[in-house]
Amino acid sequence: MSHETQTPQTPARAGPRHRYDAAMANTIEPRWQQAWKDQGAFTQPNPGQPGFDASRPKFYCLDMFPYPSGAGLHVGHPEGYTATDIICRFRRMKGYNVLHPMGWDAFGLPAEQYAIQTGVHPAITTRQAIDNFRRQLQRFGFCYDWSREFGTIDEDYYGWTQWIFLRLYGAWYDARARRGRPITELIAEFEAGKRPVRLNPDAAEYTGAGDLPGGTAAGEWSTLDPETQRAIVDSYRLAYVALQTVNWCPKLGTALANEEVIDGKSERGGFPVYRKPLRQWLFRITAYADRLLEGLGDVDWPASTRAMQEAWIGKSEGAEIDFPILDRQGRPTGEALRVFTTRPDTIFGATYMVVAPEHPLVNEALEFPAPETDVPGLRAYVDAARNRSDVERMEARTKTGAFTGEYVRNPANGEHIPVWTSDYVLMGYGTGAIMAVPGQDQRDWDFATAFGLPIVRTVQPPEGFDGDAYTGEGPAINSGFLDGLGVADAKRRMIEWLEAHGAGVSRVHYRLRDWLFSRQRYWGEPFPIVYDSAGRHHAVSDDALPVRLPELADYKPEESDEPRPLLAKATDWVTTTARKAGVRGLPPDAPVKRETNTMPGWAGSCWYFLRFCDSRNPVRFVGTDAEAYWMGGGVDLYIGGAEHAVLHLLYARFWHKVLFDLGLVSAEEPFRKLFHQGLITSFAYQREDTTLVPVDDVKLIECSDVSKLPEPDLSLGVQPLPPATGIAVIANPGLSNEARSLFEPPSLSPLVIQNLQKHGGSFYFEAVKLGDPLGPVTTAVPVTDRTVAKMSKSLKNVINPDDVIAQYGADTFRLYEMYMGPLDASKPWNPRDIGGLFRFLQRVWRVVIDEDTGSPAVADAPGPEHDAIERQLHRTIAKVEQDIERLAFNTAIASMIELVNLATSAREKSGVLMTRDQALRFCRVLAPFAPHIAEELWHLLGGQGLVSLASWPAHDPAMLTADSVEIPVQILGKVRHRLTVPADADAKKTEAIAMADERVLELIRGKEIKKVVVVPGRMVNIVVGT
RNA sequence: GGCCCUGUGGCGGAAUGGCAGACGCGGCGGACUUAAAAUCCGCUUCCUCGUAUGGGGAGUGUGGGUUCAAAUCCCACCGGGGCCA
Repeated sequence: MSHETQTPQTPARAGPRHRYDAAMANTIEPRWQQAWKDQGAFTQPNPGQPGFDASRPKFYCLDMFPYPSGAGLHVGHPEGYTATDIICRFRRMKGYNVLHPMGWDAFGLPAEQYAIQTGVHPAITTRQAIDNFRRQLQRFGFCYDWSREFGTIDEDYYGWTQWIFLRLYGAWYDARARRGRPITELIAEFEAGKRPVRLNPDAAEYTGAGDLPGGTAAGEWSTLDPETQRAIVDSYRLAYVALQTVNWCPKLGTALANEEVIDGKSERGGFPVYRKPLRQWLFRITAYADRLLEGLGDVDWPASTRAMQEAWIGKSEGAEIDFPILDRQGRPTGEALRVFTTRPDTIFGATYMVVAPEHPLVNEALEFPAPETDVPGLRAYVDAARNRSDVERMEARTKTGAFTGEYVRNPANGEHIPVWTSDYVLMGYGTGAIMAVPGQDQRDWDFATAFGLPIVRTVQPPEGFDGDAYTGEGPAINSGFLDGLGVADAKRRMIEWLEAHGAGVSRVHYRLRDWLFSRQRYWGEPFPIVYDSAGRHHAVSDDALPVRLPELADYKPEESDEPRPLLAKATDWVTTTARKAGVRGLPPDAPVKRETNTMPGWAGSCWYFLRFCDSRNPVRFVGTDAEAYWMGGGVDLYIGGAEHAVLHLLYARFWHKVLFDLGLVSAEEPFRKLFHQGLITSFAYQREDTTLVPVDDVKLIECSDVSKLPEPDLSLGVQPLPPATGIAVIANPGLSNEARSLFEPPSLSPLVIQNLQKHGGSFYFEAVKLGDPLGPVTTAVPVTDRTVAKMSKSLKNVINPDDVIAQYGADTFRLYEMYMGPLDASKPWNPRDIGGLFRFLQRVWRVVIDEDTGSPAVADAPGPEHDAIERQLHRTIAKVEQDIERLAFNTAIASMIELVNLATSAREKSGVLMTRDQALRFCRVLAPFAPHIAEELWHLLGGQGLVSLASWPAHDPAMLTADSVEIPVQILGKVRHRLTVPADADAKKTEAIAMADERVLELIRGKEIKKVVVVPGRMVNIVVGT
């Protein structure tokens, strides 16, 4: 698709000598890129550096950190990058100090996989990919300050990544103060007796007694043995080690994220995956759940992204309630079934309990069955449930389940209620058990109905409610002391009651889990951590950073049932001493082993925007002045894809908040304004069954006028295409609009269409290809719908930016992507439309340059004949400015097209040339969008210096309106007439003009005028009686 | 199933309460040309009256509503997309 369908094909050297064509674009563009580089045009000094102008406002504009894949840029990259480039260029012209950096997120699994495939070390392939990305980006003429470039794989950078990890390792979250603090302050508080000495009660990795080496009982800090002290401190750290069940894939030799596991098999390769406990590093991000939630109120982000983060954090407030388990005689056993509910107010309607099939209580019922337990039935049910995925279990329409034979006591009303098991309750959510309240929960209602369980309403539904479960607001009923209270009051009252009776506690539940930070692969940042001979972890001291990634000849993961991180192969590196590793607090010769997990791909992208502020700083991760200046109030604009809406943005915010709490950065939220560019899709074709067809299998046929084509040579024979691949599309004036829409795409070669027939939504015809004696003759081809799909290798509809630039130049490419539609909308790539933008630039050129001589063809002295252009120029300047501010580049470009069209037709019709001054001002407006041609024209027209560094042209608001305007006159809201009125006419005057108009009088003759609505300068609406 | 976004000519889209369809693509016609390409000029939502520098009607997924006025705001439904379950 990328190589043959573009129209029009631009001849390298056709037409006048000095015409703007692909060859010229590809000549002048690299030239100006070199000029910008030579002059350091976009190098932005920091505060305190020579050339820094403190009087200017700052603008920090960030692109999402690209992962340099071997495949190079795809067309989605330059979409966001062109947008930020335009804004940065515009802001620079408006007098801002602009920080617009670029770098590489270069650690990660794909590079490693690629290395394994090719046998080339990832360090080499990654550097090659970076070089290719840089070359491609520079070819677009983006105004990055390349002096700030770095990659996450640079030792200088990942040393600081490790340094930040150690800050998290050395910090804890003070829930009372609601902020992170150094761990030394926690120890000091323990020592001073200012804080009860105990394990962190909010630590997810501890489940109860037995977690402490010396038992749970703590006492005075000084009386505790060092191991107990250590365990207590570790339970508070924001970075901690815990045994975590992971998805272990022996064949791939790594743990997989949940998203990478489908139906118990690896997404890549389809290898079996096992749940296996593994010692892992985690971040205590859950401690920051509330802060991360609150921070969303302070940022200018898309509502959908804020909503997704909120949903991901998933805060729900409610109660944890214990339902005492009863023995065979109905007496409490002393044990309880614990549930979490967001609706404690409905507890009087809890008529049964449901536990997940994996719940321990089910096993207990199977081992020690109660009289009512149907052991074979229960066992069969549990076995069946195990083989269903969570999604299947949640989606099931008909509720299934089995009675366990057990009973518990409802603490609110003392009633004995049965415990059922059903797969609509998941072990992974909450406690794996629920109190079922069919009156107020539809799923519980469905289950109760299916199994004949009692239903009690505890919230009064409104009059006329005829649904099943009622989840809305209303007074409590059948609820003892809660009766009459609204939902919120009843919740509060019930929690008070539960707490007073020791039956439950108020509880906030988060969906967010602590962040698993270990990977078993090679290509990532090593942890700055070692283990002593007793297996205790120790931090590498700051001055021993970076901990370098060891060279590894064999970085293939080994197939193993036992997780073994790749770095374990680097035995010389792993086994070392405290001195060599730079660890204090151990004897220098103490043998230590390095941590062999590596950090995940997220690590480097959590703080790169900070390093950009001061990327060459040798002594600090970012200089304080530079950070305070550029990050003041957060990044001013961050543009990137919505696929990072949750994880990257959440992780980066978390790190940033910790750094903020520790006083290391100045802004609490890193990204003040966020914007997502839309996906660029591609047209595709689908068969009748809506499956997609690779574009190479699609014959694009255009046949605008069958009669103009010679008769086909049918002696070539008629060969059917295989129906599975054959698709044909034609454009034929004889077709209905409906058919035409199917036949929209452009042509590859002319064909004669015969015997067009329609059968049930599909078109069938014979197509005969002309001019190619060997060419196939297609026939009886099913025509399908055109649709829109993601670009993908398998559909062969991927566009390579290099090809497009070669054919049209970077300026056209930039304009096309910005002109496709709103930046945040997903839109299809249509090669045919590119030519429109290319022709626009040709007209721009032609309107100020004589194509034969290459010299400017402009007027030197303005005259009255220039007024119309002048007026339109002011309008365009104002419109472009306004549209850039709202990221509406498509309409900004439309306005420039209008100006150029006006200037073109003025020249054609009356020989009026733009003045040099007008042309120079237009160059400045064009410069952010198509910077190369703007520089070239600016230069040819005699502009001083670089147009990229010129100031933005001023516009006169008085020039934006004409002297008179034509406005519609509506009668009862329907446009019936048009009037020309002075532009400054007020409502009264406009009404007077309207009511005096002959045609208006005629229209309202004999009718009663009830009201006249006038919007000055816009319209008049006369409301008449009928 | 829940939540969010979205639906406008042959196509991409513009208009965020005030002239629906800016601008581009495609198409049609014209000028230039031996001819074509390129360029330039004009037309291009649909229906209708029938040649006027015009008039009428319909129209922004469907059906209701609010308003002097709705593509735009509200309700319900239908289709497409995303996120969650």
